[in-house]
Amino acid sequence: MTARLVLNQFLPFRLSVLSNAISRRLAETYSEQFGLTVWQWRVMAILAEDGDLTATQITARTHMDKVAVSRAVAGLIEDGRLQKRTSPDDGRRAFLCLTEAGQQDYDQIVPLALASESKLTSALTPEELATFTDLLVKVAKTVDDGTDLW
Amino acid sequence: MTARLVLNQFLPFRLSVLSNAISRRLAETYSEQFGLTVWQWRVMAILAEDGDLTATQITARTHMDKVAVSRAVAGLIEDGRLQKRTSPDDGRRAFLCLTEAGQQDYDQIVPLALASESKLTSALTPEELATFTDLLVKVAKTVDDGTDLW
DNA sequence: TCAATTTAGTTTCATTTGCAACTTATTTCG
DNA sequence: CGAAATAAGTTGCAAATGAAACTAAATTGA
Repeated sequence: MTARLVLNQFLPFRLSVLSNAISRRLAETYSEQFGLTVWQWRVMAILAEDGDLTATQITARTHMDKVAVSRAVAGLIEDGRLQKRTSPDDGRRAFLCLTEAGQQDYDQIVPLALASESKLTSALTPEELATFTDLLVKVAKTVDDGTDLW
Repeated sequence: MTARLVLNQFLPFRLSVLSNAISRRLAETYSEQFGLTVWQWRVMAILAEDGDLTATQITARTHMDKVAVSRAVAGLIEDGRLQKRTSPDDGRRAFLCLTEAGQQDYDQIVPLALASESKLTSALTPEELATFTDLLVKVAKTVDDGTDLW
């Protein structure tokens, strides 16, 4: 007997459609109101959490490609939202942090981002949301772990 | 008091990272073993479910951009996996369906895709998986509904 | 010590993507 | 009927992307 696959019930498909719909919507906010790309926003968000990171550290924390980080950082510096300080003991590295202006933009974006997230999960009870997050983490762990096995 | 945002706990970020990791992995399978893109695979999957669809119908069912559908279809026809038949009563439309060869490839891919999905959710019990799917659908509904509100 | 290797980050280039304009066919309605 | 509007699908073009090559700096080890 043949295995059946219904695209619309296939988890990778579902996740992709959902995630893209959400990302597109958020991207509009970042872009229209602040002229930021999603990658620039991620870099800012990480630096707001832990200031003074190198590009490599940002790459690791955001799961972004190093080229994408490089370009996002270049754009943000250009716009005066980021500051770069070459490491005194290693000339290859540079520490990055938000400028005053960058921090101000970030402070404005956070409530919008959180509001979006709330709308997103507005159909879930707090318990459901907690469960959902939990399960999402479990699946993510499986993906991370199995790098070699697939 | 300032609202806090932890990128790594921000749902849109989490979903995006997870979905991209999964898609990248699946794309490797489709590409290496069958020379298919993810979009070509989706078109095939939908046609395997409901044969004889027009490009517009495929667009609706897969949530793909119509240009992406057009290009995926062109590639699949080129490779002999799809057949196109212009509608007798509307010369703009064309009905698409899998060829014999396309169906054979599809039959080979399905078990691989389902196996991937199983690995993905192997950390979840059947009940957890059901719950997860449920909640995912709820969130997806919210996104679909709220098109205008955001 | 200094040549070979490794690392951080950038640039280049080929491919992918998505929007807008276009072509062709159909429908609407004066 | 026939001109204007609409719909299906394709193509062209500019921007986004990612892999690989590259630059510059640091480290390793003979």
